Amino acid sequence: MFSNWWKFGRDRSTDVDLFSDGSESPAETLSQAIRAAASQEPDADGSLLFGQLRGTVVGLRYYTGVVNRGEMVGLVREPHNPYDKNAVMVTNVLGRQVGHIRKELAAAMAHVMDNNLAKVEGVVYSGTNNSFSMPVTLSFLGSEENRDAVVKHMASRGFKLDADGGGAAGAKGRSFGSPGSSFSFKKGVTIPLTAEELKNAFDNLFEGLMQSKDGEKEAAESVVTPLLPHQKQALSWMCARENEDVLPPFWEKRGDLYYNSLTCFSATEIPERVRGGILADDMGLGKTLTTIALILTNFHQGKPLPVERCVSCHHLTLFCRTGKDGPFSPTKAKKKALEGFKLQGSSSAVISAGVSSHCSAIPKEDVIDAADVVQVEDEPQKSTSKEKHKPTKRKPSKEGPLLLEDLDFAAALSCATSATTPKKKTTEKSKLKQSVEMSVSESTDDLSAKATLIVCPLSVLSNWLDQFKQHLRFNVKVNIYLYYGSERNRSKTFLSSQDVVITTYNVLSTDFGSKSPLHGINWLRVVLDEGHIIRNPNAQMSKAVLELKAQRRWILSGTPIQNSVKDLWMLLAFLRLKPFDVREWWNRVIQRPVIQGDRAGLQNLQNLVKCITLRRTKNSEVNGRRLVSLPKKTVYVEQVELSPEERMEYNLARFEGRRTIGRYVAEGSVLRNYADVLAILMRLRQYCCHPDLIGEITADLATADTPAELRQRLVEKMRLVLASGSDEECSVCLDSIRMPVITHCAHVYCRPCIAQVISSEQKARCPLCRSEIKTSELVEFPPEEEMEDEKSVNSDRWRTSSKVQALMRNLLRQRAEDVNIKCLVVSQFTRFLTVLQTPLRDHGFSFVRLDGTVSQKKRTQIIQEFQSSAADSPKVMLLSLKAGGVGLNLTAASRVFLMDPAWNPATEEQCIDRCHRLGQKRNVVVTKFIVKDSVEENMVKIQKKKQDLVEKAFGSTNTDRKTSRVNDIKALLEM
DNA sequence: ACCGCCGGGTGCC
DNA sequence: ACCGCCGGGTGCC
Repeated sequence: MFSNWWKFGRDRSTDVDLFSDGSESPAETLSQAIRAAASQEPDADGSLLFGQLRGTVVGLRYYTGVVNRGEMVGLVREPHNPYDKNAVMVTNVLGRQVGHIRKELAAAMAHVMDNNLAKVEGVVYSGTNNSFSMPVTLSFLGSEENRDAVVKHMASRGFKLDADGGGAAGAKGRSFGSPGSSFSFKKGVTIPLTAEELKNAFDNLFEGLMQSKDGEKEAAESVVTPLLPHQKQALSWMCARENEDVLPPFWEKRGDLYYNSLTCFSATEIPERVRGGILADDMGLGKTLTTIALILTNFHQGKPLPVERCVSCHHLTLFCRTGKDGPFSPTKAKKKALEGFKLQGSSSAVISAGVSSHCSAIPKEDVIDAADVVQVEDEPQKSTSKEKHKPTKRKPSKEGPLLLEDLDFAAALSCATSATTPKKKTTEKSKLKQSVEMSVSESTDDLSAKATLIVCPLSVLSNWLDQFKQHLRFNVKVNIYLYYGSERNRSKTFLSSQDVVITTYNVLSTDFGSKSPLHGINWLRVVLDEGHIIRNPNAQMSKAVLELKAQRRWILSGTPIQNSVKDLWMLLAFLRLKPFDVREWWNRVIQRPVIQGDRAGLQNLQNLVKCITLRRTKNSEVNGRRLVSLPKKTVYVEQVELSPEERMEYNLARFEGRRTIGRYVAEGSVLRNYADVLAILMRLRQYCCHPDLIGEITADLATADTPAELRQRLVEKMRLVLASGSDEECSVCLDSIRMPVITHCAHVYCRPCIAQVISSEQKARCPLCRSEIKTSELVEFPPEEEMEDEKSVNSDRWRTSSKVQALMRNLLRQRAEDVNIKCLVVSQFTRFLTVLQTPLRDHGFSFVRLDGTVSQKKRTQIIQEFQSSAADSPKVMLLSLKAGGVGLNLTAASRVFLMDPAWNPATEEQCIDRCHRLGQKRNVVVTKFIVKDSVEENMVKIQKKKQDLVEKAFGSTNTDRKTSRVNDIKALLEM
């Protein structure tokens, strides 16, 4: 990385064609190079401060980067500096070079930095009284094992690392979160956040970010779908973010200067605006429509996108020319896109040939593409500094200080004006190029940019086309090009003349490796759909996305962060939110403080996010009204009577269970034998559904000889409980278990929950039974994919049950009433789903099945099949309660049968919400089957109690929970 | 004068 | 840099 940018900067003067060299990362500017370099560095989490020392930044007068009192500076190794391979460059927050670390110190630091023994951070606490050098306080941070080596090495070169923050007198009294934060690891400044608080804060980070509550904007006339109030608000907000001169977060105007309150950076020039942001509305609130409206409504300076109208054309015109074919219909385009790629290999030649001939006809230097223009803001500050510094005659006067802003630009200019350029170019051409660059650089609004690029996952590509078609007025002609498939038109001229270009993350990153036309275009706007996809900054996809050139950038995402601050960096980097697009500053100012539990850091993060994000959930309200109204939902509970035989069997099992559990209660060992208790309860619950659900869990614990054997059997029981699909609860988070693991003592928890328990204590104990637990002894579930399959239920000797009959009665009645109604049949027990297949087949129901064992690929296929409105599409879906995440969209169904109660009422709710959500056109009817006089009835009572508890905002302690658990169990068996 | 002293040029890495 | 260093100019006072 370092070598790349340096090489770029220096070699540009002799090699103009660098852009065409695919092997080089086309770093555009110095700040990009730094960003790239910084993002390669490992995360600085948990770094220890080894010590600090005072160094000197020299050579200030050669660079225009300014640093103010208290400001942080960047330190970048320059291994290819021709004067000193140990050179360490100093930059300011904006990535402008400030100077170098004095060579003696740089020599010592180089070893530490190159071997990654420590991260070195610099803060300039005091100003300087001259314009040649200034003091800098360097902090060395790293992991404990490197401390000694670093301290010794520095000492051997005569640099003593001062543990007390050598010379950082100016830092005293600084609040955490300001530049002093680097040194505030010393603790005691504030009470750090607990892990739980932190988690909550994250979960809520994106909540309630309703901005501009009053502003509403109507979409341009070409959008035919009327926007809902919240969509008009979003449009208003998005237009404002694109058009208005709002300072980025933490920047404020102080007199004539712009000041960043987090980094203490101030500048005379206005910081680059972030034109865009994150639209993080819940799924279904119409992010796509709002974005389409934005594209149509806000072209340049708030004017709508100029569109052609035709009297006759009756559908959206898509210029999806992929070689031989002319324009074709959206459906065809979609089909093509989706089949795409492999099939059409041969005809791609047509396109590429066309493009290359076009290119070869014109010498490269002559093609002045907007994309090749390097944007440089020209500001008065530079000219003043120029006068002050009295440029020496060594510098060609034409270049001026402007050059020094940006090595790349400098190189480009010096190349253009140099008489000794190896490449033969006439001065005319050079001047032309130069003048174009200059003229563009003067205006902030580049009018040459026209097209919006939408990058999305393949799965929603067709949705975009559909939505454009659906929401645009019929006679409006918008040029949309689907950049996908092997025949895609790679001509930059063609692409940049479109109104909209849609592509996928995959295509973008595939192209990125070689000459990518998408990266050579100056886009008006880039929209990342499902933007959370790019949260891993090391992924090729993410890199490809970061290098796109655009004036406005948007991220659409229903789930902007999954669970960590780290995920956010990528989003901010894409938005080019200065200075956090450089990983180093992000780490220093936000990530590290937040991870270490610093409240100010979290506050900063929250502010940051608030400024650039709009998020509403489907529960959000506008003027006291829901954003979108859903069809009605009615929940019925249908009591099921067991047949006399079933009742007999059930009572027998219940009697046995009560005896066993009664013994545990008497011994006070309920929690120690929890797995057995759960197994007993589960057996009863299974009886309520169907007798054949009961597996071979009869291993008698009483016959276990050794404690080890007992433990083994308990663990085994727990495995079976989980394998049956039962939705168990984690006693740490009190929620349904995610990523279950079984402890040595046969209790089950979410892996992250128990991991936290273990890491937070020296000698970790099981929250339920206080046995000692170790990470190494946790049993993963499922250890191997051995979920039940159809074989285990013998269909030859299939028998019915009261609950099966109850369901079938309902289904048949439903079919008689309206054949088109689709049903979800939900059970926790996958084996029950298998049992249900037989009567469904017998009665001629076409159905699909979705459970946890279905692969992701198959899953989409099944859902598509079910969601289809075709006459022969399946009418019933057998769904395991835990299958699929919250995102699952099953709006084709409007009838839900919950076959068995879950411990956690929220899980049931979630399941119902899969069809009772946006897009649901019918009223939703839910039926819960509950067996009368059974453990199920008692479960419902406990569910209610739990709901109350949640509503009262749980103030229960762990012991409360445990006793209530024992009480629950007693209540379940009416003991 | 193979020195000292003066003062201009110069100065990161 | 209101420094240090270099190297040319200069040379009693």
